[in-house]
Amino acid sequence: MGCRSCEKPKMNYRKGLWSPEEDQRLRDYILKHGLGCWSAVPAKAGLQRNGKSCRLRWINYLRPGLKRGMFSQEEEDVVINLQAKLGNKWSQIAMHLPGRTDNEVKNYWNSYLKKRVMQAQGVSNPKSPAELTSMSTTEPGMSTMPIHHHHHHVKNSSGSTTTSHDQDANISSNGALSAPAPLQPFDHQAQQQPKNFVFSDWAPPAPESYSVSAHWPASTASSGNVTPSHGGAFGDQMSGSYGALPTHQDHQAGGHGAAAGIAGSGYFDLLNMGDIYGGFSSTNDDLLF
DNA sequence: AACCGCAACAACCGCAAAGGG
DNA sequence: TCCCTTTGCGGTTGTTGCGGT
Repeated sequence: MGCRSCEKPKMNYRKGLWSPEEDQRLRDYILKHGLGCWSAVPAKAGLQRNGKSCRLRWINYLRPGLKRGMFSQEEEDVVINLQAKLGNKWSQIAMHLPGRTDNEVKNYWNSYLKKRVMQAQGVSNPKSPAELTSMSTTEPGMSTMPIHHHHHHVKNSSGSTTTSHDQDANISSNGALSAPAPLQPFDHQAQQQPKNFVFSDWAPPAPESYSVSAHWPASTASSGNVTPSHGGAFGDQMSGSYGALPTHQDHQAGGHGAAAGIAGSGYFDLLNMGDIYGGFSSTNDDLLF
C-alpha cells in the first residue's frame, strides 16, 4: 500500500465543507486519471486537501452509482437486520445496499433507526434487534416499530424519497437476506421525487420526474442556476449548479446541489466511466448502471 | 419576529490493517 | 522482519435548516 512516489510536502490542508470548485477539481481529476494513490490526488488535482479528505469526498458524494435520498422500506430492513447481525460494521452493511455509503448508513442509523429500534425495545417487551428486524422484514405492518414515521420532514425530505427500489433486489448472496418483499407504501410516499441526484442519476428516468426546487433552497432554486444551460462538460454543469449560492447554503450545495445540477441539466457523458469503475477500490462500490 | 431545540447530514479524527521498501 | 505510508473504517463533532414556542 505504501506509495513512496506519492509523498508530498507538508502543507496546510483545507478543512470543512467542500466548495463546488473543489468538487469539480476532484471529479475532473478522477475521471481523467482514475483512482490511484489518494495521497497524490490533492497535489495533482490542485486541491488543498489531504488525500483522506479527497477519498472520503469521492466515496461519499462524487463517485458514480450513489443513490441519494431516503431509505426505502427494504433498505431500512436490511440496515436493521444487518446491524443486529454484524453490529456497527457499516461498510459491510453498506455492501448490501447498492448505492449507499457506509457513512450514509451510519448516519441514518444514528439519527433515526437506532432511536426507532430502541424505542421499540423500550415500549414493548425487550426484544433483540434481530427479532425486531424479522418482524419488520416479514410483516412490516405488524412491527412494533412505527414504520416510516420518518423525520425526513426536514431538509432531506424536501426532495423526497428515493424510489430506487429497482436496485434492491437480491441483496445478499449468502442467503442471509432474500429478495426484498414487494414494495410497501409508506407515509412519506407523497414525496416521490428522488431527493438528490449524483452520478447514479445521470441515466434516465427523465429529469422531469422530479422537481429541482424540491431539494434546493428556494432562493437557490429561483436563482436560475439550478438548470445550467451549459449542456457541455460535466464540470460546467457542476459549476453552474453550484453557482450563485448564498453563503451558508454552499454547504448543502456541496452534496446536494451538485446532484441537482447534474440531474437538472441532462446526463453526464458516460464514455469513460468504464475506465473509472475499473479503478474503484472502495468496499462498497456496487456500481450500478 | 426572534429564539430555541431537534434532526439530518457532511466532514473530521483516530486507530488498525495492509502493503511496499 | 521492521518501518513507514496509505487506506479503510467507525466514532464523533460541527453546521445547517426546520418546526415549535
